[in-house]
Amino acid sequence: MIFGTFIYNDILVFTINNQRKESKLAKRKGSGYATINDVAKLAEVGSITVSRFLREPKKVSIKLQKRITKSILNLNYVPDPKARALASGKSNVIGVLIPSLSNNVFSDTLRGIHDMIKNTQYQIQIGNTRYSLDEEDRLVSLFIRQRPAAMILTSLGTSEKSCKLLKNSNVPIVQIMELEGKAIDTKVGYSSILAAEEVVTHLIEKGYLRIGYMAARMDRRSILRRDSYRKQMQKNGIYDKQLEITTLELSSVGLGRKLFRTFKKTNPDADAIFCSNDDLALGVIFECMDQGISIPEDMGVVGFNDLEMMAACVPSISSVRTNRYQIGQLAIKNILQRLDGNFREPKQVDVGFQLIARQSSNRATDVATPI
Amino acid sequence: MIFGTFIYNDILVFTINNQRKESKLAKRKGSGYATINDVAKLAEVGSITVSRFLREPKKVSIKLQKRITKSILNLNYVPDPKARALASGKSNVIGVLIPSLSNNVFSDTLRGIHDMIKNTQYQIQIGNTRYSLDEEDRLVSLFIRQRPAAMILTSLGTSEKSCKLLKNSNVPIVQIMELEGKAIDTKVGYSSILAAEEVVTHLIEKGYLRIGYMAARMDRRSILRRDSYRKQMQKNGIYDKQLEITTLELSSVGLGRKLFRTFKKTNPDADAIFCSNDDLALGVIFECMDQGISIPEDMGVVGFNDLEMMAACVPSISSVRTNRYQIGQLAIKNILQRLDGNFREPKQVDVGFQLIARQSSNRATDVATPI
DNA sequence: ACATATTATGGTAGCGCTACCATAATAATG
DNA sequence: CATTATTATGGTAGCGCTACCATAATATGT
Repeated sequence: MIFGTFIYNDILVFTINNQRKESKLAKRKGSGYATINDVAKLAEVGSITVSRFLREPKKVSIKLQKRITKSILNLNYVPDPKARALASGKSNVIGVLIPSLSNNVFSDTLRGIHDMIKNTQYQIQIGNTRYSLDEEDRLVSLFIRQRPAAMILTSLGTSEKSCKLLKNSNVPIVQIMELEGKAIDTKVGYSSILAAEEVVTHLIEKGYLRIGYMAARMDRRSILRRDSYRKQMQKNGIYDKQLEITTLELSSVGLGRKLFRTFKKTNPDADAIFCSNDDLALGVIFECMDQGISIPEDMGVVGFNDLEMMAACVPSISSVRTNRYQIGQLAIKNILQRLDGNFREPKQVDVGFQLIARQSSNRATDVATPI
Repeated sequence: MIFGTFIYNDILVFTINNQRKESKLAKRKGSGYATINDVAKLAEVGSITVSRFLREPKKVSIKLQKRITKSILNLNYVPDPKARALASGKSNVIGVLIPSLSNNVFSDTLRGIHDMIKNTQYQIQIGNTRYSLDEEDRLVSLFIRQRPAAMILTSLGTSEKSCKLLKNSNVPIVQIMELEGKAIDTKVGYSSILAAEEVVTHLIEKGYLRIGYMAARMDRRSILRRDSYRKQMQKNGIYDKQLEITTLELSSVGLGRKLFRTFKKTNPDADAIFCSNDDLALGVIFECMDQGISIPEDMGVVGFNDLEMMAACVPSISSVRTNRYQIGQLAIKNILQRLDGNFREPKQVDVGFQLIARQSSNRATDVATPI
C-alpha cells in the first residue's frame, strides 16, 4: 500500500513537472509547486474537499482526512496565501504600524506580538510610519486595501480620513501604547498622563522644586507628557515655562547631553529633570558626570520607558516602566479572540505602568533599592 | 466635459456598489474597490490595455494613456498586489530576514533599506529569525514560496537546505553584514575578522597586554570575532584562554556588568577587554565606575558596532563602526539594478569598518579626539 | 504599388484558491 | 416505510490580474 502510494506519487510529480514543458502550445507556467488540485487528484477527492479540509477539517470524514493528509505530505503541499486571500477576500496578515524601528520601545512590543502569534495561522506585516502622519495615512490605506485580518496601530494622532477608513473596513483594530486619543476600536496600553503626573509628584516628594521637562522630536507622545507635566507643576504652584526644553530633533543620548547643557545654562537653579524618554535621561546623566554635577543630590533625573540599561547605569536611573511586551501580547490576544468568532465589544485594556524609583532621583536620607 | 466625466463616474461608481446587492443569485462579493475592469470600461479600452499601461506605459498611445489616467483617478483605482502576484508569478515583496528586532544594529540597516526602497514599486517584508537556524529555514521556505522579488539575509550559518532552496529559486539574494561565510549570491558587508584583528592590534599598541574577550549569545557572529581575537592574541604571544568570558545568555548592559565582575575576579591582572558588542561594553564601563576602576588607565574597553551612545558616554567608548545604514542601502541598490534587468554578476561589496578610538582605550600620554 | 516589419490594441484562458450552489449519502423522525 | 433533517462531497464560477496569442493599424522598404 505504501509502495503503491509512492509509485503513484512519483508518477504524479512527474506529471506536474512535465506537463508544461512538453505542451506544444505554451501554457502558463504556474508556480511549479503542488497545488490543491494535485493534492485532490492524488487523494482521489474533489479539490474543494481538500480546501475544506484545510479550513474546517471536522467537516470532512475521517477516511478522506487520512487520504488527503497523506497526499499533502507526499506532495509537500503548502497553500498559497495570495490565492487564498484573493478568493476569500480575507488575508492572514495582521498589519502593524509603528513609528520607528530603531526604538527599543517598539521592538519590545513587537516581541510580544511575535511570541503571541507564532503557532497561529497569522503573519504580521510591519509598516514603519516614521512619525509621519502622511506616511501613516498612506500605509493605512495600503494595508486596508489588502484586507488584513486585523491591524495594530501605534499612533496618537490618526487622521480623520484614516479613522473613517479603518472603521468602515470592518477589520479588527487595536491601538496600542497610550490610552489617550480617540478610540477607533480596541485599545491596549497605559495612561501616559497619569504616568507623567506620577513622575512630577515623585520628584516633589523627594524635595525637588525646580523640575524641568526635556523632550525631543515633539510628537504627540511627548506633547501629551509635557501637558501632563505642566498641569501637575501648575497644581503645585511651581510651574515655570523656562524649565521646559524641547526640540524637533530626533532623540538620542548625545542630544540629551546637548539639551542638558542648554537647560543648565538657562536654569542654573534647576534641581531635577523629567526626560520624555530614556535616551535623553542617559545623556543627562553623562553630561552631569562630565560637569561634576552630582546625582541625585544636585540634580534628580527620571526617564520614561525603563529600558534595560536604566537599571544597569551608575547611578541607576529612575524611569517609568511601561509594560510593552505585555501590550503586544494582549493586542494579539484580543485580535485572536475576535477572529475566532468570540466577538468582544471594543474595549480598553489598561496594563498600567510602574514608576521605578532608583538612585537618580533618590535624594538624601531616603533608602534606595535599585533593581 | 469635466461635468460629463463626473456624471459618468458617479453612474459607474453606483453600478459597482450596487450590482452585487441587487443581484438575485448571490454573486461573489468582490472587494468593493474598483478593479482594472472598471477602469477599462470607464476609459473605453480593453482591460489588458489598462494592465499594460500600468506596467509599461510607453507601449500605450498617448491618447489612451490620458483616458486611462483620468479613469484611474476618477475611480481611485489601486492595483491589487495579490492578484498581480498570482497572475504573474512574481511579487513586489522583498523579504528581509534579520535575527532580532530589538537590536539597534539591525534597525539601522532596516532604515537604510527603507530609505532606498521608498518611491519604488517594492515593499519589504521582515522576517525575524530570532537567532534560530530552524526558524530561518522555516522563514526561507515560507518566503521563497511566495516568490519574492528578492531576499536579504542576515545570517552567517544558513543551512545547506536553505542555500539550495535559495539558489534554485532564481530570486536575487543579498547576504548582509559579515562578509565571512559561504556566499549564495551577492554579499554586502564588512570583514569581521579584520575588524576584531584591528581591535586587538589597537589595544596592544596602547600598551595593554592582558586583553580579555567578552561575548554573549555566542552566535556565529560572536564566535567569528572570538576566533579572530584568539588568532591575533596568539600571534602576539599573549593569548590566555582564561581571558575569554562568554555566555549563551542574551546580551544586555546588565549582563556586561555581571560578566565583567566574574571576569575581573578570574583575571585580577587583566588590563583591557574587547566586547563583542556595545551593550556589553557599556555594562563594563558602568561596572568599572561602580568598582572605582579607572578607565582607560586600569582598564581599556572597546565595543563593537559603534552605537550612537558610545560617543556620548563618559568616558566615551571606543568601538568598531560598521556602516550599517550604508549596507542596507547598497543591498537594495544591488537588488534594484538586477530587477531592472541590468544583470550583474553576483559580487561582494565591502563597505569596510572603522575602529573609532575614544577615551575608553586611550591610555596615558596619547591625545584622544573623542567625537 | 505591394509585401514586410513594427507598433498598438484586445480576446481568452488561466494563476491557485474559495463562495455558492447542487446533489448524494446518511441519520432521525413520525 | 416514506419523509424530513443532517451530514458529506463535488461542480462551477468567479476573486483581480497578466501571459499568450491574434488581429488591427500604422510605418517601412523595394
